[in-house]
Amino acid sequence: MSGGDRKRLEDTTRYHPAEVEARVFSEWLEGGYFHPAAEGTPEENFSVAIPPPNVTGALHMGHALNGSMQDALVRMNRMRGRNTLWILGTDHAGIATQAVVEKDLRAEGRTRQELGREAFVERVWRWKEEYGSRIVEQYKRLGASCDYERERFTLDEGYVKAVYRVFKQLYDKGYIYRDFYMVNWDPGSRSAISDLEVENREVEDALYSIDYPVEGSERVLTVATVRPETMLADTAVAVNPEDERHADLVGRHCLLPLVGRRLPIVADEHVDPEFGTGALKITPGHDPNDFEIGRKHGLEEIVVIGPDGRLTEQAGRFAGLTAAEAQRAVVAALREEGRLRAEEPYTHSVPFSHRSGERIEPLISLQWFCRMDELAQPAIAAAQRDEVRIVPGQWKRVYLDWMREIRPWCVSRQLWWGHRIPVWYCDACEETYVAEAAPERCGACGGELRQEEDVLDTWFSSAIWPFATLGWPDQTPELRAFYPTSFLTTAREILFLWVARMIMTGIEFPGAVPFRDVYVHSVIQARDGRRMSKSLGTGIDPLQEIDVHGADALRFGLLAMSSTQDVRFSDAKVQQGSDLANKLWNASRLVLLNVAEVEPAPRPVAVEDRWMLSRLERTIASVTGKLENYDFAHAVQEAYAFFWRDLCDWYLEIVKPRLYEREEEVSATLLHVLERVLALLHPTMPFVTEEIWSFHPARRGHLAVHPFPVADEGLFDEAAEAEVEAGIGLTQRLRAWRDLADVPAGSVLAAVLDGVSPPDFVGRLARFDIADAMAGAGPDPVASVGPVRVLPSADLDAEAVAGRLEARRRELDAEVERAERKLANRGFVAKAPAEVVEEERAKLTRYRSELEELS
RNA sequence: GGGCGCGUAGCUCAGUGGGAGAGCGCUCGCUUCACACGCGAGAGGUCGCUGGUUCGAAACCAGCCGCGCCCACCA
Repeated sequence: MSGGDRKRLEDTTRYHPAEVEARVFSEWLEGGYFHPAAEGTPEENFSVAIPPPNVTGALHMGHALNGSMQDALVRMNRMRGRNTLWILGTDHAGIATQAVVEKDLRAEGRTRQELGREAFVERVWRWKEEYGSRIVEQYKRLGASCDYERERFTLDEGYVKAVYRVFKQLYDKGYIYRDFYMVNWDPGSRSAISDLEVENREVEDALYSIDYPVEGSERVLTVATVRPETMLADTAVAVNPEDERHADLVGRHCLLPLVGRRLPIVADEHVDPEFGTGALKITPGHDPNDFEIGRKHGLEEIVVIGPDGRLTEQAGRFAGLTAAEAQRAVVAALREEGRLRAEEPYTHSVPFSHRSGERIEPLISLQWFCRMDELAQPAIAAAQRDEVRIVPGQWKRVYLDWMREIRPWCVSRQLWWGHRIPVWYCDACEETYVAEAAPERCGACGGELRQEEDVLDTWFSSAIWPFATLGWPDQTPELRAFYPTSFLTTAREILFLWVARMIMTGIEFPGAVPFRDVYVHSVIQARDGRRMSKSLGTGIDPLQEIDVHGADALRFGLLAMSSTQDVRFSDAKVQQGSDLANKLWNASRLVLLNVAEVEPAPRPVAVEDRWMLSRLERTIASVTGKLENYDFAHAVQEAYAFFWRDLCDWYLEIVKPRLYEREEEVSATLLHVLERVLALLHPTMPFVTEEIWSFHPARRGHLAVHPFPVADEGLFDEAAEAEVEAGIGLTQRLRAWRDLADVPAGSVLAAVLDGVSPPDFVGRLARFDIADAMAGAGPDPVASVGPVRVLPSADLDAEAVAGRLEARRRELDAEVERAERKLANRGFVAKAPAEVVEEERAKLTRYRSELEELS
């Protein structure tokens, strides 16, 4: 260690992450450790594709948690010497990004329509160039060891090529088709969205009952609806075929109030005879159920609500009104005509757009769809055969249930920002061309071609992320070396939206599942248990946490609080991480500033050395196993407990005298232990461990590429563990005894030993001067703690000692009674495993003998 | 309507058949030469309720109460 380094270590009594992290990160980048050569096979390599954040996004707690988990495994495998690639990139996020830029435009008093498509898209690109790298920089703050030199974007030239190839192939297979169909229309983004982007919310509406007169009769059929304005698009009335009340009406017609259209009365079992009067108005153009019924009965499909959420020309005198205005107007008109029979409050669930938050307007429109059944089959089989392992296991069933019920996917979006659908139409002869590149002219008539206006759903391009980022469809070295990837971590909310689709496309295109494991992690909620969300104002900014506590602290905290169930964000866990970083720093100072100049090596001379080495190796085995099984919370908490309790509280305190004497054996052992602890913790706390490592005399290169420790079972030592644990137990009992007997903290009490001698450290750490029992002479002990007989002294308050003895006696009485009762139970003795009974007997013996000592 | 999960110390959470745990908070004592973001010692819980299985239940089973999430086309 240089003089400067020594001075810095001596002077810096607290770890300051802010002074370390940026410097250390740039060293890693300069080292090129995160940029592997495209060599080797996927089996021997390790690769992960990051869930691509939106280019519009800022790092939120979900990214931070997800990133901490991925980085832990990525770093561990890199340290194991595997060629490791963590693919980084961003998602163009069609709706979100377009919305952001449109908002900017509006602030300037302009619209995208005024600008025109080309100029608008140009403008979004400029926005992306300026702000799109923000989230990438934020991942660096977290310490994420992604390959920043291979950053990808879903609208990269190469990526677009992959998207078009996929579209074309699915079209050629007949999976992709265009159809007039019922879609979820989002008036907010003025686009169709998929079923998965819709969320249902409970809403209080009014339920209106409306009389529809039966043609050529005095009778009326009363229908109930929460959306009276859609009656303008009614094309039938349905009753249940079993419903005798209306049986004679089937085949006749109703007259639609306000409009006058003749509506056939049809029979359909979908109608619940128990609900209302048992008659259902059928609006195939604006209700998903009615759409199904309409197609079944060949009913006319009328659309009265347009893409802007306003009534169309089809709505006659109501044209131009918004849906809400139209509802009031229709209700008023019905009331005037005496057709409104009832209006009552009604709570039901209503679809809302997950993108814009607006209420979904179901309507029929011309869209592109992808049939999913065929793609789903092999993806179901892959999960069933555990070729893709979904952990925790309960999510496998959720995945399978959804896949088995999978429905066609509406892939077209009425946006400008995205992959423009690679379809060209000839207006002259109505030919359609699907191609990866624009055809020159119509092959049939030579006419001009016009490209489809719509773009693809953002998730269509994310669905091919793991292989499109590696250069597919070209057989690139990257694809050969790193596909399939090793695992995926994800929040469950995108299990269907993203994960399932990647599995389907992975099998269909490169021909292999895209990752071996899918780890579905928990959700970190706000401190009060609500969702963290920008709109609720409940979000906690990970960057601010990093500013205050450091990236290591946040990473530790997130991993420690994560588990299989959702948890509230815990400031205490982040603080625990911060405390741990500081403790690592200080414990390392103690070692590094005091050791002799020796090579690190396990050189045990005392039982506590063997104990420490045994505990270290066991911890390495256990923590490693937990990381490999995605049990991050227990992994980091176990590492914490080992380091803090075993290493700092006990081992360092025990060996301090030897360390201060510069004993070579303990110096070598301590350097060895420190090296392994730093390496073990590096995947979860990379900055502080790398920084400390820079002071370690054995350092040859960065810790980021230092070998990850492999547990040496040869150092496991049960006997040493038992002996030292007993010594620790005795030390604690002696300290407790002192405390409760009101002994001054600093005083050293005299004692003699009677029985098996404990490890040497006990007397020093408990502040007892323990001599071997001398035959005969000497004062009578005032108390016994295990084999230690406490001798009288000026620092001992007789009354306090007596009180302490009495308290201990009561404790032992209770224990003896409990054990006796248990052993008196014949069922226990007969049926419990022998070792359990034996253990109980041993305890009883111990308690009785201690009680005897006290009396 | 179906499915999944949760209810353990003041708070946030571990713990899946053999004597209730962690971190934070709280109390008491320590400027002990790595760290006061520290050290030592404590207090604090009839493990949501009721039954059952078992020699033994926080854990397994059933029912109930409370809470959360996902899926679902009943107006």
